[in-house]
Amino acid sequence: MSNIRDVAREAGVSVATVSRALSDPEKVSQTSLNKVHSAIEKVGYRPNMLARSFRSAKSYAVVVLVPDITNPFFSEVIRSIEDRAQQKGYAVLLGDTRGLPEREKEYIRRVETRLADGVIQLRPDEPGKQSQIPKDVAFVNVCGCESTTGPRVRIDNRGAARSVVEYLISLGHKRIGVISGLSTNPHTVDRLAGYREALEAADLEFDPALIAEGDFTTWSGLNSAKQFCTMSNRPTAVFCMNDEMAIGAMQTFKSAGLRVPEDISVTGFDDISYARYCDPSLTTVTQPAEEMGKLSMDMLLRLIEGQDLAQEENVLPAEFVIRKSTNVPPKGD
Amino acid sequence: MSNIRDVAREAGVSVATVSRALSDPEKVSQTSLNKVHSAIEKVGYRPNMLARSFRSAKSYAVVVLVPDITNPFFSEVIRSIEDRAQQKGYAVLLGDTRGLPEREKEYIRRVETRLADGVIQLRPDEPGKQSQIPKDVAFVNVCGCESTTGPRVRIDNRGAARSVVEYLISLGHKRIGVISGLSTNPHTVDRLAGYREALEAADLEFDPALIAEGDFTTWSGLNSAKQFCTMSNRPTAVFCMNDEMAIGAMQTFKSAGLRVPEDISVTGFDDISYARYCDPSLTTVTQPAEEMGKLSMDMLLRLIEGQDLAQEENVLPAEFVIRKSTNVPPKGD
DNA sequence: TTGTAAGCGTTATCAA
DNA sequence: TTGATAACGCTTACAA
Repeated sequence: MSNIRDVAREAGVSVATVSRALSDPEKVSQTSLNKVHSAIEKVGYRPNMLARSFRSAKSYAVVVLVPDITNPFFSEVIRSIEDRAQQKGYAVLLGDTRGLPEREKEYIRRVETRLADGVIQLRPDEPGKQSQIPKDVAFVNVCGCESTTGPRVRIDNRGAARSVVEYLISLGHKRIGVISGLSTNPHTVDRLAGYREALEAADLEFDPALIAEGDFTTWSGLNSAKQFCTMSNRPTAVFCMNDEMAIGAMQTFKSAGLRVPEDISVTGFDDISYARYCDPSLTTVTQPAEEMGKLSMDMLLRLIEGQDLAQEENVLPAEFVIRKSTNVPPKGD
Repeated sequence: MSNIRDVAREAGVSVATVSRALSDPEKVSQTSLNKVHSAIEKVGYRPNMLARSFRSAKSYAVVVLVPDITNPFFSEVIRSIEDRAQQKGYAVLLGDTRGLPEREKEYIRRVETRLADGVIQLRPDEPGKQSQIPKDVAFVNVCGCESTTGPRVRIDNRGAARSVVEYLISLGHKRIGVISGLSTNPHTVDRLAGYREALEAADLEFDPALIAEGDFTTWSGLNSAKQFCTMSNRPTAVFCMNDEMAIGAMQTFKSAGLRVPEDISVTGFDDISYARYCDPSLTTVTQPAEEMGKLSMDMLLRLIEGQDLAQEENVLPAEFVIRKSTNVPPKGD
C-alpha cells in the first residue's frame, strides 16, 4: 500500500504539498497539482482515512441506536438518516440494541472512544431511568415522547391519538377498546392520554376493561384482541397503538367471525407500508419518517460541529389517514 | 481528554506498561495492573480507538451493502450480521445503496481507504456487469444466486421455486401464473428456472402469457396481478417471486371478487414476518435469514484475518411452508 | 507557493 | 516484567 510519501517522491514534491493538493487544492500551483495527480495515479495511492480521522480527531461516523431494525417504521427512519449522513460525508454505525441496556452502553462507548462523533437514538426514554448518555456526547433523540428530554424530534402522539379516537366517536362509536403497548412505554402513556382526552371531550366514561396491553408486536396484537371477542359487551371499535398490533388484531377478529369494519372498526398508528396493503387497508396515523430522520441527522451535525440548535424540541406534524378498516358501529350498538 | 501518557504518569509506570495492561494483561505484574487501573479511574481515561485502529491498520468495521434496508427480509439478515459483528468486536457500517452503483462505489471506497475492513453485499450480482469490488478487498455475497461468484452464502432458489410449483401441481393446478421480479434480476432467472423444471417434470406446457413481470415491490405485485383477473383462461394459481408481491396480488384478486385460495391460489417467497399475518396467511419459502447473516459475517471475518475459507459457496436449506393461501383448483378447472 | 518538521495516541521492538 | 523510543500516515505551523 502506497502512502503520501510515495506520492511525494514520485511527484518530486514534499508530502505537505501532496496533502494540500488533496485537502486544499487552492493553495497549490497548477504545476504541482498536475504532478501530484499523475503521481497518485501512477502509484495507485488511496489516502488512509483512518490516519486522517485520527489526526483530525473526528471519525465522521455516527451511531444510530435502534431497539429493532426489522421494525418497518424504524427502518424507514434509519434509511432517511443514512441518506442524509451520506450526503454530509458521514457513515452510519448500526446499533441494534434489541432493547438491551448493556448493548446500548457498548455503542455509546464507541463515541467515548472516538469511533463515532455522535448518537441518534430511536426510542422513547424510559421514565425514571436516567439516560445512559454522558453529557459530553453529541446526542439526538428521534421518535420520542412528551417525557423525552434533550435535543429531540418527535410527533405529537397525544394529539394524534386524540384525533383517531375523536374520529371513531364521530362515527358513532361509544365503546372503544384499546390495544396498548407496555404500560411503562412512554408512547403508551402519551397515546393513552390522547384516548382519554377524546373520551372526556365527548363525555364518554373511561372503562379500564377496554384496555388490553400488548407490546407493539403483531403477535401481541393478535393475542390481546382475543379478550375483546369473548366480551359480553364488546367494543365496536379498537384503537391499536401501532399498525403491527392492528394487523394482528384484525386477524383475530376475522378468525372469530367478526367482519372488519362492519362488525368492528380497527385503527393503527405509524402507517408502515403494509398498512395500505392489508385487508381491509388500515385507518392509521402517518408519521413523517423521512422528515424525522433527516431533521434528527441535521440536528446531530450541528451539535457535532459545536453550533447551537435553533430549538431543542421539534414536533413534526402527523397525518391522520382514513382507509377501509373503520366504519360506523353495527346497528343496535 | 486524557491520554495514555496521563495514565502512565499518574500510575508511575511507562506508557508501554499501560498499553500492555489494556491489551495484554498477562504480560503485566499484578502490582502494575492495579496501579494502572486506579490511575485510569482517577483520570477518567478512555482509550482512543481511532489511534489504536490507525496504529494497527485495522478499523474493526465492515460495510454492509443493501439495496433497501426497509425490505423486511434484508433487515432480518442485517440484524443477524450486526449481532455477530458485535460479538466479534466489529461495527457495522450501514450502506443502503438504493440500487445506485455510484453509492455502492462510495461505500467500497471506505474499505479502500481503511475505514472498513471488508464488505458484505446483500444482492445478486448483476449479470454481465463486472463486479465493482477490487480483488484486494475482503468480500462476501449473501442472498445471491447461481450466477453469483466469489465467497457467497445463498439458498437454492431454483430448487425452492421448483418445490413450490410442484406442490401446486400436486394439488391439481395446471395453469400456474408467475409474478416475477425484473427479468434481468438473477433471482428471477433462478426462480423461473425452477418453475420451468417443475412444469417440465409434470409434462405441462410453458405459456409465456402466464408470466407477469413485477419488481419485487408490493405495488408491482398489485399491478401485475390485474392482467390475470381479466384473462379468458385465468390461471388457478399464481407463484409470486416474493412475499410482498404475493400480498399485493392477493389484494388485487380480492378486490376483483376472487377468493383466495378457493378461486385462486397464491404463493410467496422469503417468509417475511407479515406472511403469517396476512389474510389468508401465505404459503411461502422460508429463507434462513438469521443463519445466512451469521455465516456470511463469519466468512468475512476469516477473509479479513487472512484465513482460508472451507468453501467459497455455502448453499443453505430453505424450507417450504404451507399456510392458507393455497388450495386445490376450483371445480371445473 | 513550497518544504521542514513537529505532533496526534497508540503499539511494538528492543534493551535493560 | 519493565521502560525508552521508533514507528504508523497524515495535517499543519512555521520558515523559506
